[in-house]
Parts: sequence; C-alpha cells; structure tokens
Amino acid sequence: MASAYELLAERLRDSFDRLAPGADPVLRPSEHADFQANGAMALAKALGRSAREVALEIVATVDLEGVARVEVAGPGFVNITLDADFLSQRLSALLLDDRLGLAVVTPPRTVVIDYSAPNVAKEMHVGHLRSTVIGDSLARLERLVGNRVVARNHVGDWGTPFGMLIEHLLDLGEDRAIAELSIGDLNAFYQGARAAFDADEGFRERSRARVVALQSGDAETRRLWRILVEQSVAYFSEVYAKLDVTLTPEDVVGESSYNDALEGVVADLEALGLLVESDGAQCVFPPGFINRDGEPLPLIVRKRDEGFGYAATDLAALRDRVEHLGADELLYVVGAPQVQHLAMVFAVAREAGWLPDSVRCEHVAFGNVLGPDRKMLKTRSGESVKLVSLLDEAIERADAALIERGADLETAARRELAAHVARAAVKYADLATERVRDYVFDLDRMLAFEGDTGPYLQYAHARVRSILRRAGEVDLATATFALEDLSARDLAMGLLAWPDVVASTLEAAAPHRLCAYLLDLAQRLSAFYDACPVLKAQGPVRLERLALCDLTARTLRLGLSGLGIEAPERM
RNA sequence: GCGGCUGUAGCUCAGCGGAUUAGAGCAUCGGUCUUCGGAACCGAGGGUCGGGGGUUCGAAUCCCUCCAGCCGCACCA
Repeated sequence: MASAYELLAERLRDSFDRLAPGADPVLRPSEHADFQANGAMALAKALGRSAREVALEIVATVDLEGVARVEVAGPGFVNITLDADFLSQRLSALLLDDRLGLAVVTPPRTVVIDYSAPNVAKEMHVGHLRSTVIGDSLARLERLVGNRVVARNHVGDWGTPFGMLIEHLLDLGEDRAIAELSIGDLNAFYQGARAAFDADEGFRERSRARVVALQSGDAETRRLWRILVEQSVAYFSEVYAKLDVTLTPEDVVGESSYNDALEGVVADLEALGLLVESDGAQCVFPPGFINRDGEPLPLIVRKRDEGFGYAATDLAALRDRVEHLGADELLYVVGAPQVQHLAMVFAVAREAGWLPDSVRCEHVAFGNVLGPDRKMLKTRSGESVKLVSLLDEAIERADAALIERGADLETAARRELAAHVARAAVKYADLATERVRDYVFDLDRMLAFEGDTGPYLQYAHARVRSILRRAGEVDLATATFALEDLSARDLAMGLLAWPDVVASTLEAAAPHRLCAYLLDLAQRLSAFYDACPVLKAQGPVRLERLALCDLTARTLRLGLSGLGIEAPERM
C-alpha cells in the first residue's frame, strides 16, 4: 500500500508533468494544511506565465477526487487537505496491518552495515557507544522494511600491538590472563602490557619478535592470539547484551580476516596501473585529495616496510562485501574524524571498479560524546570511561527513580524494568540529535521522565496500553473514524506519516528523524486523550477512540523497536 | 596553509531539493480539569537563525566572504 504522501506526490507529479514535462513538485507536511506542494513558481517561470495562473491550473488539473482538497495558498505553492472519508479508509486499513502501512522493499536489498568495531584486549568506551547504537538502529530499520542486513563488526584484532599483548599474556600466565580478560578488566590488561612495553627494552624486543611470529603464522603464537580474541569477543557480547544490541559473535569479522586478500588488493591495483611508489611505499593517489603542502595525498596501501596499512584492509573488506556478500548498500558507521580516509578508500574502490555506481556506499559519520566540561568524556584520572560503567550507573539511577515513583513491583521485575528504562534513556539520547554533532553525556537529562527522552516515550506507550487493557476485549476492526475533534484528526495525520518517516530516516541514515517523529506522535496522543475521554465514551465514538489508541500504541512500539528501545506494558 | 564539520530562545536541540507568523523539550510565569496512570493539557514571555554581502517576488535553508570552536592533512589503526 502506497502511503498517503506517496499517493499525493504521484498525482501531483502527473499534474505538473501535464503542464511542463519533467516538472517536479515538492511535497511536504505543513502546519497550515495537511500538505503543501511547492514548485508552481518554477513552473510558471519555465512557462513564462504568472504564478497564480499556474497554481490555479494545478488545482484544476490535479486529480485528487475522493482523496483531498487542493487550494491556491500563495504565489508558488498550493495547500492540500485530505478528505475525511479518505483518512477514515486509510486508518481502517492500518488497523488490519501489522506493519502500519510500511511497505516491504521488493526485491529486498542487501545492506552491509559496518558498526561497533571495538579493539581486542581494549576496553569499550563511549566512542563505541555511538557506532554501536546508531548502527544497530539502522540495522533494525533496514530489517523492518524487508531488506537483508549483514552486520559486520570490524574488530581491531591485528597489527603491531599484538606482539606486546601476547607477551604480556605470557608474563601474566595464561590462566591469570584469561581470568583478567573474562571478568572484563580489559583496561588493566592493556595498560599492563603498555607499561611493560614502555619500561622494558627486553619486553619491547620480545614484542617485536612476537609480531613477526604472529604474521608468519607460527602455530603457538596464533593459539595465544586466539585466546585474546575469543576472550575479548565474549566480553563484547556481554556488553551488547547489556545494551540489547543485535550484534552476535558471527558478525565479528575482524581485520585479520582479510589478511589473505591483501596481496591480491595490491596486485590488482598494480595491474590496473593505479599503484604508484612514493617514498618506498605503494600508494594510490585518488584525484582531489591534497596534503598540507598542496601535493597529492596518497592512500598508502603497502608501507615502506612491506607491511599493509589499514587502507589495504578496508579495500579488501569492501571488495568482499560487494563481490561475495552481494551488497547493494554499504554503510560505515564510523566516527567523523575518518571522513577523509573513507572518502579516499571509496574513491580508490570506484576507480578500481570494485564499487559499481549502482552500489550505495556511505560513511555514516558521527560526532563525539562529551563530558560535562564539553570536552571528550574522561574519568577524573584522565582515562576514557568504560561503557559498562556508564550503563550500570544509568540502571542504578533508573531503579532509584522507579522506587521514588513508587513502582509497585517485585525487586527482580523492577530491576529488569530499570534496565529497559536505562537503555531507552542512553540510546534515545544518542540517537535523538543529528549524528554528526557532538553531544554531552548527561544522565540526569537522559533519564528525565518528561520531555524529549526515551523514558517519556516508554511512558506514553505504557499509559495508552493501560487504557486499552482496561477496555478489555474489543473488536477494533469495525471501527469507523469520524475524527470530529481536531486533536483526533491531528493524531490520525501523525499515524499516517509513519511509513514516510521510516523511509526518510533510512534515506538519510538519520535515526534522529524517527526520534523526533515519535516524540511528536506521543505529544499528539497526550493532546488527544486530554480532549477525548476514551473509556467514558460509548458506542462508535468509544470504538473510534480505542482504535486510535491502539494504532498509536502499535506505532510507538514499532518505532521504538526501530531505535532498539523496548516498550514495556507497564512502568 | 588546505580541507571537513559545527554555530538557531537562558539551557539542550529540531527545522529533510527556499514558501504563509522560525518550532520542540527543559527552565520561568499564568491558566484548565473533582486526573480513562498529572510523568497531563492550554497559553504567555523569551530569537540580530555567528557577522557581512549576494541570488530570489520570498533565504535559518542556495552562493561568496569573514569570525569562533572542533577534527583531519604519508606509512598506528
């Protein structure tokens, strides 16, 4: 089923097209009408006629019989107001639709989403929060519209630090090292290794030798390395569970997975004539990238010491995703500082023919999480903050808030609810502002149960669910929608917007649009049941109101699920 | 130096190919309803949309320029 928006857009395009082939209207929701269509001014110019005349002609020719009323509103635009019957029909259709009007993409597209990407034997910190939460929301939404999602957790499991980490593991003894890693004390482990490396020349030498052994495939070294990887991945899984994120160990495809493909990347670039030697390194110079001296900037594929840089790994991963996974879309949920690097990787991949124009490839960049001082979030001692400790603190505070509000629950149930609320608070705060901006991590603000927060949305849902529970078993399918009260009509318009919001959110890879929509919907809901008592009403009016409540509850729940946020029945 | 991102109400932020009076949340003030869960609703005050130019009938939005903050600019990923 096409959304009301799509239907209007199509009819309008027909009308514009009749006046001037190829003319394209802009349609958007408006405060002054249900929708506003712009573009008559441009059309008038192209035709050499007056804007008003053209607008009148649009009104006369657009075929919205039985759908909407169109009227001239200003020099370059027209207002569109949906007919009550049409609205009512639409709502009735939604009642029978689990997806609330959301169309399934056919045929499904394969969307590869690269997100989270923590480092082995290194603590997850708030920087990983953003990639993980944003990536997971996009993954959930892509699945919701019927696309096939391949999550790739590009874990940092290779490179020179592993010489040092393996030697440290041996110094501690395997059992103790595993014990340290398995309780999630990755900071202590990593810093222990770092300290030994900085202090002890002998350790440094052993580390260097160990890197060589690792890279040459020495069996015992590989075994030790695997311990580090497995312990870390197990720990990451615990964090993902605590965050309620859909990533699994199967999604972990670390940097090392591409080792065997790196030679091929270099050889193929060479064969394509793209490879240039510069200062002993093998480079590609994609056009348009300049260094600080105004000279072309290289993407270093192979270093002077014959080692491969991360550009080679990224290129190998990209090839794999297009050639073997059959990606139609590649999304890289990676921090904003990597813009130039990724732009260069994409440019080289396009040049090499590894990334066809038909494949959408996007760096889903995001800004930093800041502390109250508006600088990068750090502990008092200057270390980065452990992600789990932030989550644990959020849960404690949510629990305290529930107790304070007199939550009538067993302890275990209350603790579980607190975890739901805490996740909602943290995730919503992360998702609700435009990705590329930095934001301040402030638990007080996030956990407020009023205003623009995750818990508020959960509350709105729980409250409307409570009304529906009290109403008992009712057959809503027979509801009809008169929408006599303005607040009911506003709510209905909000419900109809759902599919378009999802589409727009995915198009821009911008979950904050969905956040804004859900908040707006919750506000329309409040206004509605303030003005329209549900359970006190009788007959068809009661049925209509119950149906609106039901649709809103389902939209909130489904929308929150797309953000990775649970919608509890009670709270 | 070059490039990128950010700059909108006291605070936190929306504003998605230009369009009617620039919106929301928090905070402040006032009001409503003998509360279908008040974690409510309605309203008011509060804005040189960083500054300045330009394009346009019309600019927070497009172009140029300047200012401020952050980030990146060859072998660590």
